[in-house]
Amino acid sequence: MAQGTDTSAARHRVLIADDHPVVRAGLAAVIAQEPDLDIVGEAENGELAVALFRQHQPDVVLMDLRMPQLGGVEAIERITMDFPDARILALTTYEGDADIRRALRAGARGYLLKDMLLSDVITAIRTVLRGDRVIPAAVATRLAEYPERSDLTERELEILHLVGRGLSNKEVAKAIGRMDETVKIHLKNIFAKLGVDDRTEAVTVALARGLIHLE
Amino acid sequence: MAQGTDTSAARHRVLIADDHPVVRAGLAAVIAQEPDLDIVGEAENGELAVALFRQHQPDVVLMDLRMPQLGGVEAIERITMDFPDARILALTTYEGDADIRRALRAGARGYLLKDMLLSDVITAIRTVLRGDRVIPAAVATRLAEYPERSDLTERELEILHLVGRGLSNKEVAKAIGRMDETVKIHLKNIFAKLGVDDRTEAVTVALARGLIHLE
DNA sequence: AGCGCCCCTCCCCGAATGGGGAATTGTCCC
DNA sequence: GGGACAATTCCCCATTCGGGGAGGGGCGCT
Repeated sequence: MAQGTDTSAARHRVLIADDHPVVRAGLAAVIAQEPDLDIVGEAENGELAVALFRQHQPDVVLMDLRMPQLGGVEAIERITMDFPDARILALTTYEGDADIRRALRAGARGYLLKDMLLSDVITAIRTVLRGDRVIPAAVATRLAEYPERSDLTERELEILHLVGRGLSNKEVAKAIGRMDETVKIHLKNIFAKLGVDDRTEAVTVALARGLIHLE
Repeated sequence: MAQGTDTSAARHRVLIADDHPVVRAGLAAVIAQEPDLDIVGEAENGELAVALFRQHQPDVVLMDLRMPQLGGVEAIERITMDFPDARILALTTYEGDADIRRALRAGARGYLLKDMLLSDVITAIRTVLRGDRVIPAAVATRLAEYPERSDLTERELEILHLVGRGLSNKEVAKAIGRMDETVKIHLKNIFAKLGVDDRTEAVTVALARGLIHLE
């Protein structure tokens, strides 16, 4: 129990991080209906999420991954660095397997999709509070679609990004200060990893998987 | 104050269409707080949105554009075809200027972004109820970034989509049953319209502007 | 030390790409 | 009828792209 005449089970403190006010309002409304869950803070970016975590040390965090200032993955990394037992649940729209992997690697205890039912979100929160992990079947399926091995190196991502901006091999080479043969080899390796055989498909596959982003 | 001894102004009936339960909950929570606004229905796809509009004929609709079954733009078209005076407000995340233009062309009275403040969403709803249009400065700015003339034809979109899937000119030609010289000319026209000079950038620019989508 | 991996350089070569110009058909609008 | 434009086919040609092979240096892990 807790303070005073509280007859309910232990109350759990929830922190929400999402840059969309509408989404924060929706999560807040749903969580407020649960007698054992309290919202202790709402963050609209990663920086604020980290600060509010330090301040309140909530029992669970619902973390969006695409946020301005500081991304959700980076926020998770910073939090788990200081609080390895932090229970963080990533909650985003599906935008490729890359984000899921990065979030879980950074220490997230689960990964939810925004098109899930609200009842499933609540269930997931309780599961994480219990100390368990949460990977919905829908998410697990998508992870299984791609071999874990298809990660691109920093250099490869850099080159692929420039290729997506329309640079030729020669222009990419100049941009990164290397010979254009080097760029060609990198692209060949990228094609092999992504299972494609031309630069355009490499870019679209990488975008679909969330390995690179536009802008 | 409610029914019976209603001293408030006329109550307005709102329909929400969004495929994310969390977003619907957020909008519902915010709208429920306004004494003059009532939610008369929630749709999770375009089909349902059209059906619920026919049934309730609400005073205003908040319409997400990316939904399964039937997209928001198509839903707007169907509704305004039968109800030219329907007040529909598109409310989505920004995913290129194409969606905005299509929504407004289909008859939307305004276009809101999901990262807007809740107070601005409420204000926009009231503005549309008054019969006025709502285009936030942030949206107008993005529209102005691109010339209206850069629309692609059906054929061009079809080709660009196939190119994005990694098909060569020859493969595209076979896929659409035309000579590959034809494909080359189409691509040349596409480049000119989009202001790029290679296929990869054409695809990424089209994706960024929402002219084509992955899958 | 050995292995794997990342990163870089250089060679050859056939196929694909992009830019130029010129032309026909059809449609829709004025 | 004229103008604009979408869609189609054809020509030539320089450049780029992608696949092949053959290396070397560095770093981390075992």
